[in-house]
Amino acid sequence: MPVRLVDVARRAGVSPSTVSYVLSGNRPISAETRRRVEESIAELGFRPHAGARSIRRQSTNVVAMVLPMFADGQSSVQMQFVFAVLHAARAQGYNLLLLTAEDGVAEINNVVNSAMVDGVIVMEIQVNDPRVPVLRALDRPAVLIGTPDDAESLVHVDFDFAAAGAMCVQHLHDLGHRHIGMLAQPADTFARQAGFALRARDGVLQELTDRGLNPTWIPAQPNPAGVAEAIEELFGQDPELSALIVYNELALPFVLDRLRQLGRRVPGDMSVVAICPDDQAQHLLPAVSDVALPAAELGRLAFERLVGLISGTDQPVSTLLEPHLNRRGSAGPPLRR
Amino acid sequence: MPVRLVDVARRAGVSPSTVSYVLSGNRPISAETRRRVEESIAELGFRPHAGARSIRRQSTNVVAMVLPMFADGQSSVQMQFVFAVLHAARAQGYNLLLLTAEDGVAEINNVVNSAMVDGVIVMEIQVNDPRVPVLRALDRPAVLIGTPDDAESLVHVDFDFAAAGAMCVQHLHDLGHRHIGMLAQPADTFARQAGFALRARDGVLQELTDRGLNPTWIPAQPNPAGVAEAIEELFGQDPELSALIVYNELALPFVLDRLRQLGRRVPGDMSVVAICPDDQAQHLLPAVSDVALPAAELGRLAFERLVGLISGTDQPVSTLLEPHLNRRGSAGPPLRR
DNA sequence: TCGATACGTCGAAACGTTTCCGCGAAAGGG
DNA sequence: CCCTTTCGCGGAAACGTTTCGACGTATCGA
Repeated sequence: MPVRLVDVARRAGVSPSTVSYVLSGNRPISAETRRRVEESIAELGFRPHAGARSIRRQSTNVVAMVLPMFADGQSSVQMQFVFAVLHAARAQGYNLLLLTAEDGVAEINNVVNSAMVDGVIVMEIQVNDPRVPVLRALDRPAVLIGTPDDAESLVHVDFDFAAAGAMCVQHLHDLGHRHIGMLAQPADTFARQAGFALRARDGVLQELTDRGLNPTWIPAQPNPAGVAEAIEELFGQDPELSALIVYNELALPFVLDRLRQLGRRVPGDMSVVAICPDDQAQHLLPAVSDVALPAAELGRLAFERLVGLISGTDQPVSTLLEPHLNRRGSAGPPLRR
Repeated sequence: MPVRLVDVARRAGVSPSTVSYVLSGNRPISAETRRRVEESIAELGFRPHAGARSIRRQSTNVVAMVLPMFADGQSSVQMQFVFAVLHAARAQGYNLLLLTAEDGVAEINNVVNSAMVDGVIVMEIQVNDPRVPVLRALDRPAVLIGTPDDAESLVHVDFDFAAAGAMCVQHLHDLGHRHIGMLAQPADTFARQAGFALRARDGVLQELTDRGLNPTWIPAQPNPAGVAEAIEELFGQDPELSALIVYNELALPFVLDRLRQLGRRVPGDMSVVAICPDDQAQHLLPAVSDVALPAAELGRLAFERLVGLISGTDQPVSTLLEPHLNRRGSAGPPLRR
């Protein structure tokens, strides 16, 4: 029932190899023959059997993407990575296979050793990530979104979270703030040592310290109660707090909400700067100044690197996207007292 | 370099066919031989070439999932479907291939005609969905999440959105509310005729009408400005509004926020009932009564149906999950005036 | 006019599995 | 003790492609 290459060949009155060469373009074919073959393909609706094809070519035109541990679709940043990679892949005729980190490293080995995929993209790299040695030993290319401990061992792309954190501090400090706190990712994100959470926090704290300010920070659950608690704790640490750096995109709306409830106007009584995808900051009230997290760009870039590796061209081992500040209405000079 | 079945056979001192039979279990194998073969497989780290395998078996153990048009990762409900299917698939040794609806129906045909996947799951079915006829013509099984126009033509699973809407109305009406409005999905969701949005709205409006109440509703963008505008519009339509049905999970926090800004206490001045995933309602302040949207359950069920079809067992054509109300603090009797 | 080149096509082998068929040895029945 | 059945395994063909080598014919230079 499925139409095979030989069926196309028979109908076009040529040999199977000729059809194959028309398909691959690996050999010159006369215009007339090509026309007949292509017509035959169209009329029969022929699609080459991907499995049969993959056994002779060494590729499948499929790449795997490994999702973060505990991915549940709640974190829209994670999803933006997936969609960016997905769209980049589809645009180049690649298909995307989804793997869950829960499957563990075994499954990564599985799909590449069974020749299902041409390469792998792994996101949300942790410090001491057990997947990194596995990826290095793979005989197919891999690209990381995030920075591994040994930064030279695997091709990776990342956002400069430390610089982003520092940039937030700098912006607020320049505005005149001397009491700056950070509301960071949930505690379990730190518990699993996610690189982005650690680096952003350390970037903020380092810059605060460098400028002689108190390093004040707290993780927060992304729900109203968690945010309320975190903000209270921050004020406990520094009652004079006049500015907040929020790197917790899901919590951001609740932060604004909570500040309003506490009677603190933004930016009059409290300045807020976020590290988050731009579209999640700009539609809030007030629109929030942010250091934009270029998730889509990173995903796209990661795939680009991967196809580069697959096609055998050298790729830069490390690519760090520089932060960029979007000034909006949520940050201003502190009130005089 | 990649280790093949013959390598395993040679090392175990058996023929290739024996190795294959050990792998598939399609033939009795003596304990001793099985042991030797399995040992050989383990030591060589052999993984059968998926492509080569797929050409003889008629299956790949991969299923495709077609994402909604305009999926951007913002809608966590969409993502819950994907993750539910993904986890169900992985749990059964299946892999999941992601397709974007933007690719159009051609790509669906592509992956199944090239024998890349054993079946397809399609979510977010629209009225007059162009993918439905394509899926019907496929020579591989398909399962819909959502209800097609011709409800008997394809196996599908869905949530009874109409009943969910009606249940919200009933709950609020029973509490004594006579002025009930609905804040629904964004306008563009209605514009693309997404079945879930239409059915939920119509369920609400029908039930309101049946009970002699005014059918008041408005679509809303899921951001503070959009929600503020929508709520204003609802009050414009019915100044005596005392209860709100929210089917717009992303907007829900902003709704509570906005009501607070307007000085309306929940549930004192305004009762709120949501249709949304339970975990998105229960952590808000106040916790919101909801008709839980069983996204994970639907995804799991859809995959279960698909493997059923793949293995050739008959499946119920239509499965409609019944709504269930979770009473929380956000809905109470209206204030006496 | 003749030999060498280039072009277009074909035949056949290969890719790594699965599975049909068959064969020898062991087990069971009379 | 012989004949039949069962059991365990091997040989080889098949699956649908790709690609290597080769072959005829037209083209070109001399």
